[in-house]
Order: sequence, then C-alpha cells, then structure tokens
Amino acid sequence: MNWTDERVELLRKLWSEGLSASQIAAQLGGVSRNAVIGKVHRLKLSSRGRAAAAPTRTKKTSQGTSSTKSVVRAASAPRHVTASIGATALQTQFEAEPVARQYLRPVEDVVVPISRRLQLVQLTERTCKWPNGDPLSEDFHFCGNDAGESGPYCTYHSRIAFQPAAERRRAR
DNA sequence: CCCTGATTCGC
DNA sequence: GCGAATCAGG
Repeated sequence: MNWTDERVELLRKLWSEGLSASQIAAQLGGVSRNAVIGKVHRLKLSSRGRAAAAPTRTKKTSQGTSSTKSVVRAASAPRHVTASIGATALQTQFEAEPVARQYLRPVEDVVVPISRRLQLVQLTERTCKWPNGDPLSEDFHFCGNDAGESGPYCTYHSRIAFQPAAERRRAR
C-alpha cells in the first residue's frame, strides 16, 4: 500500500479527530498502526490538539550504561475531551452520526452488565464478540469485555450462548 | 496482557 | 520515505 493523496488526507482527518493510530490503520486498511504513526511524524502533525511535550529522549544507540533519570514532567495541556466509555474509547464513526448522542449513562446496561461498546474494527481475539443493538443502527456495538482465551464471549455472554440443557428449558 | 504514541534505523 | 522493532507509559 502506498500513501496516495486521498489516504494521506483521510489520515489527517482521522488523526485530527482524535482517532488512535490503530483505529486509523484499521480504517485505512493495508497498513499497520506503526505505519500510521510513522507517517504522522513525517507529516509533522503529531501533538494533535495542544502542546506536544519535551521528551528529551536519548534512547537507542547502544543502550548499555544508562544513568539518566531526569524526570521533568511538563504540565499536561488541556485535552480535547472526546466522548468515551471505557478504557478504549469509541471514537469511531464513518461519515454520518450527528444524530443521537449518548448521554454517557450506563443505565441501559441493566441486563447486560457492562459493555465496552466496541465497534467492529476494534475487536481483538480477546474481546467479547457479543453483539448489541441493531446492526443497521448507529448504536450497534459489541460487548467488548475480556473474553479470555476460551471462547468468543466474556463469561457472562458465554453462559447465555452456551446454556446447559437444563437451564435452557426454564429460560423458555 | 491489552492498549497508547514516540523514536530509531535498515531498507 | 517507509514501517518494523523497540521503547516508554496507561
């Protein structure tokens, strides 16, 4: 994959909108998050928002005898807060979505414990793939909780998906 | 362990 | 210029 003008433009857009490098990579397709980050740097459009920082990194180049322990923290700049729920926020949207906004209220999660409300692109092999909502709706998302290694769902949804015969009779 | 971005450096 | 490997942190 090469960086066409269109792809670079999309990269710029998504990056400025606050999407993570991996999310951008997922939407661009054909590139890794590293590629995205590398490109972002080359385009000199890092920072994304406010002040960058003063890393003062002296890494690589034969790291053997290091004695640098300078810890000078610069004041963190005010962040552009994007609506998010959970650690890995969902900031994914394609074109349309100015409609219904979430009220950041976990109220509707009475039956389904806690959903990380992940978008399809951010599911990994360890995230619960239990779908919630109408696939045709903007609100569609996946549970996203830790699914461990034993299956496609988290412990909660595993029980629903793989109900013991006895329990299933009652549920009917 | 999952994830984030930042940097370096061989290609 | 590109991006994997690596680093540093949450």
